[in-house]
Amino acid sequence: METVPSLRATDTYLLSRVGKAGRRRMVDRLAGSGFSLRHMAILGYLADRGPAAQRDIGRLLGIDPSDLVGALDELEERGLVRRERDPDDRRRHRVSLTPAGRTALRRCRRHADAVDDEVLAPLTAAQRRTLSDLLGRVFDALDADVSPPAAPAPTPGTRTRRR
Amino acid sequence: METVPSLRATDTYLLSRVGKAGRRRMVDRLAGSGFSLRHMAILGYLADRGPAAQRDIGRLLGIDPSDLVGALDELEERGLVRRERDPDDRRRHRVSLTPAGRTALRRCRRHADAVDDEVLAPLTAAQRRTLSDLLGRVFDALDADVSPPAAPAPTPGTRTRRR
DNA sequence: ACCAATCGTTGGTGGTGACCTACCATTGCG
DNA sequence: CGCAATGGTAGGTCACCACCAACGATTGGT
Repeated sequence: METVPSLRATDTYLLSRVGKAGRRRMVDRLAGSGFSLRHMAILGYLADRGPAAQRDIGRLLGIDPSDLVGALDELEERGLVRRERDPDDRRRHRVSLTPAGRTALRRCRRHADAVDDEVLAPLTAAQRRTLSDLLGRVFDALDADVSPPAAPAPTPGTRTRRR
Repeated sequence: METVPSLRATDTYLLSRVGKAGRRRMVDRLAGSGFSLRHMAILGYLADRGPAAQRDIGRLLGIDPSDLVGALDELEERGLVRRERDPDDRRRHRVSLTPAGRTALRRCRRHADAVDDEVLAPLTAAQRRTLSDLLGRVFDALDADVSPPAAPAPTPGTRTRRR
C-alpha cells in the first residue's frame, strides 16, 4: 500500500490504516461463515470466562447493552449460546456457550489465524512475535474506559472519551 | 484495556482495536481544530507531492472521487487549498496548497505527534522505533488495491476486496 | 467531425458503529 | 411496603464511510 511520506511517518495513521485493513479481511472471512467480529468476540468471552450476564459481557467487550441483545439473538437462534434466567438474580440472563458454540468458535479462530498469517506475511516469525508483544503492551495501556463512576483521572491527558 | 485471552492472542484483533482507538483520539484531536483525518491526509499529500489533479489525490489516498469533492470544498472555503483548472488539460483541477494550508498542516502534524506520544506512551523509544518499522513493513505489503482493471489474482487467498 | 474516454460533480444508497430514551421485570433497602 | 437501582429489550438517531449511476465539460484518437 502506498501513501505520502508525512502520513507514513505517523504511527497512529499507520496503526489505524493497518488495523482497518486487517479488520476488513477478518470481517470478510468471518462473514463467509456467517459471523461478525462481535459474534466471535462474544463466543471468545464465553469460552474464556464461562457463563456471564449480558451486562458483564458488554462491559468488557465495549458493546452497548442494547446492541448486545441483537448479537446474542443471532447466536442463540443458531444454537451457539444459551440464555437462561439466573436463578440467583432473576433480572439477569445467564449466557453460556453450547457445544455447537464451542465448535463455531474454533472455526472462527481458524479464520482469525489465517488472517493473521496473511496480514503479517511480510514479517519473520521473530518480528511477528515482537510486533505481537509491542501491540499487546499498547493495547493494555489503552483507556480502560471501563472505569467506575468517579474517574480518578490519573495522568493529565488521559481524556476520558466516551461521547 | 482488558479483553479475553483468546482475543488478545489474535494479532489482527489487537491491531484493529489499537488502530481504532488511535484513530479515535486522532479524530477527536483534529476535530478540535476543525479538521478530519481526510483533511489532514489531503494537506499532507499536497505538501509532499505538490499540486495534483483530484483523481490522483483520491487514488493514492483511497478516497472515492465523489467523496473527495466535499472535502476539498471545505478546505478551499477555509483558504487552505486552491482549485484552478489545469491549463494543459482543462478537465482537470490543479489542486494546490496555500501558505495558510501549509500552516494548517503543521498544526495537524503537531496533533498527530501528540497522539502518537499518547498512544505509544507505554513503549520505550527503541520499542517505538521497532513498532514503527514493523508496522511500516506490514503496511507496505497491504493490498495496493489500486490495481488496474483485470486483477491477476496472484496467490490464491489474496481476495481482491472492493465491494 | 465524431466518438469514446476522462475529470469533476451531484445526488443518491447501504452498511456499521456507537450512542440514547423509554420501558418492563426484578431486586435490595430503608 | 415503597422506591431507587439494575438487567435486559425495543426502537430510534446520528455520523461516517465506501460505494454507484448519471451528467456536463473537455480531451484524444481516428
